[in-house]
Amino acid sequence: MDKMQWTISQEQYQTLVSYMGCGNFPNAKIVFFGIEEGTGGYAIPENVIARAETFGQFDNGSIVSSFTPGSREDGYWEPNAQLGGQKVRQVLGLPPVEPFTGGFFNSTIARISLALERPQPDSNHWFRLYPEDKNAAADIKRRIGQLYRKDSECRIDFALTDWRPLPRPNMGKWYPEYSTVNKSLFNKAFDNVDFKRVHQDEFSHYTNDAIKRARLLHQLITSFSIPLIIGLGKIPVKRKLLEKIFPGLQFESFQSAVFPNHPGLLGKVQLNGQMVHVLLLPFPDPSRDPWKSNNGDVRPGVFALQYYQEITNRYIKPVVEPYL
DNA sequence: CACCAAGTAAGATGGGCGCT
DNA sequence: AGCGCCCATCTTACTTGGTG
Repeated sequence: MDKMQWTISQEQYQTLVSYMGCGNFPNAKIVFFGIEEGTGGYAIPENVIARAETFGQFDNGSIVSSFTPGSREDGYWEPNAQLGGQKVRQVLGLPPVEPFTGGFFNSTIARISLALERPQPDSNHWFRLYPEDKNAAADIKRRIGQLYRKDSECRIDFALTDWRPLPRPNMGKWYPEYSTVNKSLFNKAFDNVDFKRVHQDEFSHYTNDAIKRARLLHQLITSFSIPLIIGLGKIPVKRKLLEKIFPGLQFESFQSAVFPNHPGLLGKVQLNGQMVHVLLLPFPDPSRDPWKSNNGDVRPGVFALQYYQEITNRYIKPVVEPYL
């Protein structure tokens, strides 16, 4: 890579607009719906280049993990998140490595995965902070490396899709690698999901990009009969977006004994004769609201985990139990 | 022990507008 | 023109658990 400042090209940006995420979507029973991807500890250029050039499953050099085989432009995905990570390293010429990504997002999803497959008599077993149980912590970290992929140890496949198409190390920052993208117009296009105003410049028509991603998300859910979608974070935006994508989708608040006033929402919609459930949950970062308030005398991290444990048992397990 | 992060609300800034 | 107000947008502080 050149010493000069690398910036994303229009072509790479457009390809990323069609990138749907990772996991064995055709067999996935839960699609986790994030805000935007991180960069897995690497920099932006190798993440963009890998997504645009090597992500996906190929047969005779032709991409097959795609809505229109042979082409990325109308929706494609990487079937194996761990292979995806290795492809990012490959751009830098680095050898494969044991996978691990930290953070609250993946660890929470790994806990859900283990709680579904390996319920313990000690019912909060998988929902304790790492120092509480070193063995459980090791299992959770190992499970993180098995998420969003085919041929994993998981008995229920999860897949991951994100609303915004540009991977960033930190969601609060804009980066020089994206200086060709108009930050303000991009943000507006992906935040105001009624799509009533047009945001565009010479680099891209950001509103059309967001509309395209909405259409691809609809195609993703309907093509593979996914029974459960779980959004983490940005509840109001995702609610509006999903209501727009799926006419007939009705959201309502639901009960939580752990957190009676929680902002989470549960929605249901009938698609192709199958009931699709949607859970929108507060992002599991204990240093943020709502966990740092409302928690009485329980530590925020413990509080968030207790909530996710309850949601797993009461609302996730009943939907995916037939597939266990 | 220093650093970092898949949010968010409150405070700061600044343009548009009507009034004097 | 100059002032003050409102609203949209941008910037800052905040806090906890995990990592090297």
